[in-house]
Amino acid sequence: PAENFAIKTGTHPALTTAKNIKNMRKQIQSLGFSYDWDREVVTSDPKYYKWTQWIFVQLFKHGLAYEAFAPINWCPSCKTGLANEEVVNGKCERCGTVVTKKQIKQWLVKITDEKYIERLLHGLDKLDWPENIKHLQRNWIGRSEGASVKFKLEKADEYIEIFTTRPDTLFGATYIVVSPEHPLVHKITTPEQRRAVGKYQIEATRKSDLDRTDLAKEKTGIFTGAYAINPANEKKIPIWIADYVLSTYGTGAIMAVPAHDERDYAFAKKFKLPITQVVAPLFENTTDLKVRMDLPIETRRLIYGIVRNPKDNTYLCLDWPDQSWGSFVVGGIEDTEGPVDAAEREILEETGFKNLKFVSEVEWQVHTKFFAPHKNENRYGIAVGVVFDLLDQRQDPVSEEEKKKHTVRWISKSKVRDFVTHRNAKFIWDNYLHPSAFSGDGVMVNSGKADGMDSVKFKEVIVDKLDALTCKDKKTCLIVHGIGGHDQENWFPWLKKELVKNCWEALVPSMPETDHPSLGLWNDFLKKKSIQINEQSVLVGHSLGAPAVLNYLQLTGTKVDTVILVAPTNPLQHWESLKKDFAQADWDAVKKMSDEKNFNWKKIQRLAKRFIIIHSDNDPFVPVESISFYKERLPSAEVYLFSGKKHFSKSNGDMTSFPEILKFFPMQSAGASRTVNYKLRDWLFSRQRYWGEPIPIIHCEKCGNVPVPEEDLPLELPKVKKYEPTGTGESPLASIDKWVNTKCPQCGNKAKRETNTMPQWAGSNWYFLRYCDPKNEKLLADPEKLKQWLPVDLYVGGAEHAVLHLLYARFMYKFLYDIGTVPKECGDEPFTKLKNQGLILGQDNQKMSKSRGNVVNPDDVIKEYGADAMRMYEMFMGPFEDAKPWNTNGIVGMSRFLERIWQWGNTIVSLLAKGDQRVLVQNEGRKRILHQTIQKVTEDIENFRFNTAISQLMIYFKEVTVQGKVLAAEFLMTKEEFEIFLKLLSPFAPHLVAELWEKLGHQDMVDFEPWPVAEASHLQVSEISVAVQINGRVRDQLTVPAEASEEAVLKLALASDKVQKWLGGKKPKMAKYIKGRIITIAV
RNA sequence: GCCGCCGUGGCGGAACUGGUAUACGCGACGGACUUAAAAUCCGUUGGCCGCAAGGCCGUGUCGGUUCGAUUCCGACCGGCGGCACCA
Repeated sequence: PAENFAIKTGTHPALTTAKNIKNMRKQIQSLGFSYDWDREVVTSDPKYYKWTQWIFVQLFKHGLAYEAFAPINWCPSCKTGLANEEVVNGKCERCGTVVTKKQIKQWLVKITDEKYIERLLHGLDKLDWPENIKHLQRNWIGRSEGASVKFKLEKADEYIEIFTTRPDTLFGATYIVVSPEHPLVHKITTPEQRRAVGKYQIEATRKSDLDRTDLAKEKTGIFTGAYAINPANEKKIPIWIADYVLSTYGTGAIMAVPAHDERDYAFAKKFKLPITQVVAPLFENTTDLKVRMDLPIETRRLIYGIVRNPKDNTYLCLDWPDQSWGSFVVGGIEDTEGPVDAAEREILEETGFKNLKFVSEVEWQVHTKFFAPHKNENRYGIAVGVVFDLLDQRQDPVSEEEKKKHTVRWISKSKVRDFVTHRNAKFIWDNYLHPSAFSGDGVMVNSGKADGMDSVKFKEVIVDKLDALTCKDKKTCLIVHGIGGHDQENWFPWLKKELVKNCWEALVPSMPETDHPSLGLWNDFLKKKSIQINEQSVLVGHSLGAPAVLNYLQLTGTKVDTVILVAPTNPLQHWESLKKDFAQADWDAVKKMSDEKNFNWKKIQRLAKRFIIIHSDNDPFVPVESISFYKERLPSAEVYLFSGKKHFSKSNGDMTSFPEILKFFPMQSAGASRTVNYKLRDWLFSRQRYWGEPIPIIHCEKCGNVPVPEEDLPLELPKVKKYEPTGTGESPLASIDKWVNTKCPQCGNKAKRETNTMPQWAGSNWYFLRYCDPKNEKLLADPEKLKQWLPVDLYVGGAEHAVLHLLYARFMYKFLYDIGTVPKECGDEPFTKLKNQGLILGQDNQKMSKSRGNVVNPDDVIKEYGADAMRMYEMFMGPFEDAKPWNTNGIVGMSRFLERIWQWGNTIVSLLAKGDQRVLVQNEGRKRILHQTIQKVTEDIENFRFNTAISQLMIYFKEVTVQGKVLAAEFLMTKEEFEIFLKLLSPFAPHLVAELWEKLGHQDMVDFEPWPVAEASHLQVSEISVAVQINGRVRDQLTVPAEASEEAVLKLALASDKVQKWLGGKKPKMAKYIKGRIITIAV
């Protein structure tokens, strides 16, 4: 805003900012807030932003700040990029212009980094923050668990990976949709479709987010011409492009399940794509039987209830009872049809129900009275039935009592679909309504072997068992380990899992089953498990498993597809070291198996179509030389030599970070795995504006992006005359050659400075750290000082910061904690307790805004009523955290109250000045109310209940001043009493109290006085007033001794005339005294 | 649409873990002071019936739990806020 204003008026933003700060400081001071101005910081001051830049450099060095060429929200009016958070309803938060998109190279901060995102989420649990704010943040982070599934393309050796939270509906995925920006689009589009697809892509980028996300709009999309294979049922499904799929969420691609997702449903309807239902709603128990009322009359009577009887697993079909139609009419048509007929029965049986029992209409009569349309046409009746007697085939009627339990509930039209009671009744589904998709849980149908399984359960198993459910002609992979078993613990299970996902039958004989890897005894293992190794199979041998695999091939003469030797050991070559390292091995067997004489290499070579040797030049156990041994003997083998420590960092077996190995397995289907996705996007950390902190990065052709050396910070903004946005998307800084051109700090060659600046948030998300040590020139802040102050005990701010500032600040703090800037003692959460002050609305109960003309200027209020009245009235208006409308009339009450205190105080002061030392005779009642007030005000302040604290001060003042006769000559308050009252008042009305305090002759300020303490001895009461309740109604008041026993009090109560009157001579059934509260009597 | 929060006099709002609903303030009405008005001070103020004593009804609606519900439970109605094609 400062920059916008500066551009408009032609003054430098530094000047306007300074002016605004001055003005704001004056306003704050005029309200009497006791801030420590010595610690004031200004985020646009180079002394401050030196450290913002320093933080950025650290983020960069830790790989958390990155440059990306990505579409950004672009405000055509402000000519600047906007963070997602700055876009409200598709419009620019600042100027209200509709936001479009632009491709610009951006700096982003990786707040979605694995290392932080879960901590940002779970860190909330232990914080003392308002629940709604925590909820908002969790929502914003938007964690959702699901599965990522790879769909193989029909014609290319490529996969499209999708994310879904409903893997259980995989069988119902009838097409795939990718976002227009998806990287595979150009690859998969067929020549015939290329033109149309290109056109659609261009249209999509032109569309603003507002257009794209307008839910009312019809779905748009285009077919790519390509197909993918649904790994569940191996069906060929088309791949479409549509902008209802967001490129920024998940993988930018979805499997569309139109039967169970509203968006997919709408899309499928429009483009006439197939809809397959795979989850059937089911009501396990009878109490939930619901009736769908939005079906056409002729359909409605068809079937309206299917209930599973858990006892014998039969299904009960409930036909619509004729009699019921008499009781209500929908759409003016009365039903005249009879019970289930043969045709209907057929439809039902088509749906896959095996054990159907039809319940006659007679048994249903009892329910009919519960069905009725609502007076509101959009609502439908739901019968909560008594089907348990139907399950039991009970004939006797339902008792009155039972009937009473059943009520008619009304639900909105849109919810009706959740209560669809037919199951897989395709006829109804296709021909009538199906107004939208059913997205609930139920029972699997049309899902191969999973049919009949609970969908929630299926969701759990499908990801792991994708193969077992679907894969035909499974390929077998036999993985043979070497000596030592590292591989078994580490990468074999990983490899096995990966293969299983891809429809492989992966076998890893464990040590006890084979005795020893090298013995080839896994022959027995194969026999035992009756596993067939055939031409489709792949054999993998690791280390000493490699010669074992070859031995097996030769002995059995089995032909296989591929043999993969991973870091194969040549035992003959390093016999001695092997013997030393693995003393327990059966060396005779190994020797026999791997004896050179046993191998007929030519024969072996014929048995596998393909030999692959994988090795690392960094394997501590298997020297690279052994590769040449195998390569010499198996000339057709392909050798892949990986280098680098990463593959073998833990042991000779840890290959989990070796995903390349998967390339050598032909995938017949695609895989699935559990994944987590987040709605949260990375933090856009650059703006194309002048007024911000320069991003301390230098672009060097040779070295790439190099941070400005820390000793050169701060990197100050150059003083310029023009700072209007260029409009091209570039920062105004880009046109200042003198500033842009520089030398690379690493190689000294010519280089260019980054010209984007940091956003406002950058500096204001860590200021509380700087408050601890605002003038430190060597460090961001002295760790000792941080230890002393942090974390922030209480953070008061507006709820509008719930997700922006508070999330970013938490991220920055966690980062600084991780790199040690924030000492460990401070913890990794910056704000222990958070309170949101409520917004003060305009008199019209609307947010204050210039355009509405309902703005109340505090300066004016202070001028008229004074700062104390203003402060106190704001506090008195209502609960601290609630929004409430301002009412200028109300402030006069507060003004009067303060006025009276002032008059009263002056009276006391003048009496004291006259030497009048009259002191009121000590009265227990006065003492009590004083101490009650001390107690209540103290407690209320601690709990942010300022409104009731002030109310108590008013009660006290009224009580102890003689009926408001302020100027009465009687001196009714001792100096001591008055001073205690002033102390209690001082946080609320500091100016008034300071003045009176001085008049009372004090040298020091009241602020340094200790806070009054309520003394228990003065709070005790000897007698209390207790109400007497007879049958729950208050009938009398009794004054009883505070410590009286129940017995004594009840005796007193029963002696009262009024009580006797209400008892009317009857004996009480029950009489109790809840001590100090109430006497209750029941007759 | 989804999620979250909230419904108490003419108004802002009190009522602690279920225990005398409407504290405190504003407004309104009546009175005192004043030639008059303002300011100040005193009193009344949930609704209905009643001369009165007193009674009945009352915390969005309906129902439940309880000796007793603004408070707890269920359903509904209304309002506010957040997110919004998040798969």
